[in-house]
Amino acid sequence: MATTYITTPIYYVNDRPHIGHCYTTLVADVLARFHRLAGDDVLMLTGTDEHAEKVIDRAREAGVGVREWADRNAQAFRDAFTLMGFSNDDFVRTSEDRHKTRASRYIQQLVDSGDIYLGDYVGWYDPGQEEYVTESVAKAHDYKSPVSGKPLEKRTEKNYFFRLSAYEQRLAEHIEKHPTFIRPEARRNEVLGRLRQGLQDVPVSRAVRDGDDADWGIRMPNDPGHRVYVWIEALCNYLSVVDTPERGHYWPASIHLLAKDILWFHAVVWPAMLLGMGRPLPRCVYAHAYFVAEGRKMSKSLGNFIEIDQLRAYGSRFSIDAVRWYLATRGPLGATDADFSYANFVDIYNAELANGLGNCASRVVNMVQKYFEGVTPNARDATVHGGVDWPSLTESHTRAAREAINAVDLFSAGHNAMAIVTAVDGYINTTEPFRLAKRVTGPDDPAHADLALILYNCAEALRIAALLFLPFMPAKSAAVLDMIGAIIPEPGGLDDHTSWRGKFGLKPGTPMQKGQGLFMRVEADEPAPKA
RNA sequence: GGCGAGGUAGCUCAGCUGGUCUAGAGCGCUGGAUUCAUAACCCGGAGGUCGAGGGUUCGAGUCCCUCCCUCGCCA
Repeated sequence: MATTYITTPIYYVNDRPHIGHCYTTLVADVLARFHRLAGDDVLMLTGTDEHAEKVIDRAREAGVGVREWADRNAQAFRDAFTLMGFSNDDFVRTSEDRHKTRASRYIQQLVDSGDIYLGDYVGWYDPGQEEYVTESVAKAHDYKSPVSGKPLEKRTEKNYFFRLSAYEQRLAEHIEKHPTFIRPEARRNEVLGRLRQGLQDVPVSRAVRDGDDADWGIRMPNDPGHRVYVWIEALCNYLSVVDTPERGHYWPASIHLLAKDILWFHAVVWPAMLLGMGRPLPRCVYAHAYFVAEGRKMSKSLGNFIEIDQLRAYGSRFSIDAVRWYLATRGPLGATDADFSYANFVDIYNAELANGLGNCASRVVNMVQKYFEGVTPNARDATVHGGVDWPSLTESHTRAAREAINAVDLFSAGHNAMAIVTAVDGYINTTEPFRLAKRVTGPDDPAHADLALILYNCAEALRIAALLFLPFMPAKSAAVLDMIGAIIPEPGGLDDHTSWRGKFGLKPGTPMQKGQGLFMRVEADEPAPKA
């Protein structure tokens, strides 16, 4: 059995869940669901990153303990992900013991091997923010605080460093040798370009501030005056969660999904740490681009972040599955940003979900209701009919969808499912079952057998399409399967279930139910749902 | 400044190593056909000097050079 381990970043617990978190996790979810269906042993992991000093500060401002603050915010992510219908197998919080104990063991190992050493850190310190800013940021702000505008101080402090420079060669070789290690390709080029400019060691700790919760964060082994930098410790979650006897086989991860802003840590620092620990590297680090909102970059100052409340509002109006479909198939998987716009959402919703899938299911079930008393007709097995070779058509779209999933091409995977729906619509127009029905004189009329065949084929094709839609739209796809009296597959059922009139093909005599419309058409002038 | 990704129909984008591209798809628009269906589905049509200029070539959206614009990365 193939093993598939899919991760998302762990999200900064001070954030409010927004479209960015949801998008990355949705991509992971669609992949995870597809792989489960295909029979892989899947582990999908997401979670929260909790040890930043700002978490302590915000908790203090809110007048609650840091633990309580983190609990509350982590729960907001859990709730958001439940709303989105995500199927993560685990949710890790860096404040959990399972993570802390193993992460500090990894750090210890790197100290022992000499990959982490004590050195002098010289940098630009912002006293107001109590943090260092990078050289480029400092320069861009004329060596003044980007926040307060007050001058930055050049400070030196004792820090532990990770010997990143030692891995320059091996990393470059690995990336060169494995073209799909960093994806998409533009990101790979970016990393290779920066690698050519040479690597410097990176600080991995800083001195603990007075008065901070002693239990918060991870201390440097043998030097508790230093706290491990949160980003370096956070990276360890991917390994710490599976570094157990039961889950050890999941490592190395099949894919780390993330947004482009944290590419460097995932494509360079983390792999170098793994090399230092003698662990295999993840098979793929996939950095997607951003969603922008209505053509404008989302930012705190513009206040135009699409937050979970807004996605919930869209979900209530159009169904969460419609939101999933739109985000998954129009999302910024490539190197360039994608736009989340209401007008575009409505276009896609109407064209693909309402006029496409929803209408097709409706017309098929409706005819079965009218001409066969709502029972799956008993049809002869004709491979090719009405100019369509159904077994090979559905088989080739199934195969193409699988390949697309393996290539992390959600648009193509989804549209191979949609192509089956389009084929059903075309087939109905060519064979005109509604016309045939008027000519049928009785059950012995050959036209009756043709009618049965046509409608059976339509429903059977729809069944296979629904299976391929399942990872994208779990609830709506299940509703389609339910409408036509098909069985919802168990994990591993993909092959058996997608075979044309196979073991799980539609059974003649099974009732079909129209139910309510799947996706009702929206008028273009309807205002956007409000959060 | 260095590096990277782009600029192709109203919109979103495909077009890999140059010749079935006299340039494609989906959406939108428009004409027709049809009525089983969620005014939907099906067929047809209009719409682009492929960012600008120069070059290589028998032939360039596709290669080279210059320039313009957009976006990303710079620990």
